[in-house]
Amino acid sequence: MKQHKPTESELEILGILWERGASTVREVHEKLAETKEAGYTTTLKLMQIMYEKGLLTRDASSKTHIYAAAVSQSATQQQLLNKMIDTVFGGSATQLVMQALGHHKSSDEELDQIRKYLSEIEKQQR
Amino acid sequence: MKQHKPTESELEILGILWERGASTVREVHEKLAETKEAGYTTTLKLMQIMYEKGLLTRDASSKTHIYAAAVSQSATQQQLLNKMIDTVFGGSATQLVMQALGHHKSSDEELDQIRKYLSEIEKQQR
DNA sequence: GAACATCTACGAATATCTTCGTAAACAAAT
DNA sequence: ATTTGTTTACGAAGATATTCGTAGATGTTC
Repeated sequence: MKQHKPTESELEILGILWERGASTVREVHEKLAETKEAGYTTTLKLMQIMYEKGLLTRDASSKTHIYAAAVSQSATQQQLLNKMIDTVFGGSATQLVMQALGHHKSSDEELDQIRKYLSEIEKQQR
Repeated sequence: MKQHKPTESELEILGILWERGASTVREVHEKLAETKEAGYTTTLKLMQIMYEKGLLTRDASSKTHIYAAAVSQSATQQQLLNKMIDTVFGGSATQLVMQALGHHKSSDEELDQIRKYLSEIEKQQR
């Protein structure tokens, strides 16, 4: 059972729901409007479609429905990463990692966190 | 001067051109056909559109035109990474890096390579 | 309960992406 | 020079994604 691939707009909405947790259309729309120009019914329609696709769940017990992401953030991340590594990074996860590290300010703490993670991976692979 | 965002199909073609270097439509199509079902004119049309968008250059001096990527692989990688970090990883490049490392087999050499890279970053930030 | 605001449902218009058929240009082979 | 094969150009159909207007339901306020 493979997850329907979210479109660009759908990803934005998923991102908001992952961050905020279950939310109304209004709340999602408000958040969305901070960075994007769009009518309320546009957001509504999108979320309804996502519900039909199985990307969202919803609680319709009260008049104002409450939506939540039906797909996990990490599974979605993995799906997109795989695709990206494959098409844009010539299959090399290492390349992706270095590119990502190179152009984003990372604190020393974060770098340490990554080092620790590297060690664990090495341990497990033995 | 921001680069037009490549679509899914366009990325596949760019990927091939980055790997092979300048190529004819026929060559790209052949490569594409290994993984995908598509008619020749479909590939042709796509590449023509990409040329118009400025994603490809072409040498039309001989009858069989020769296309090349007009956008660099690393710039495109960065563009897509940024977007992805923003929408899917809640803004954290570190999260992306760890997710990428966790689910892809990496050789010890690659892990070392990443460690070396981490040190360099730390040096530079001082 | 009338006026007003907010919500969902629906359908359709618009935009964008993808696919491919057909025709014309050109080159090579017979 | 006719046939055969390969190429580009063009247009249009088909598929998918995005946007929004309108109507009806529900709730809120006066």
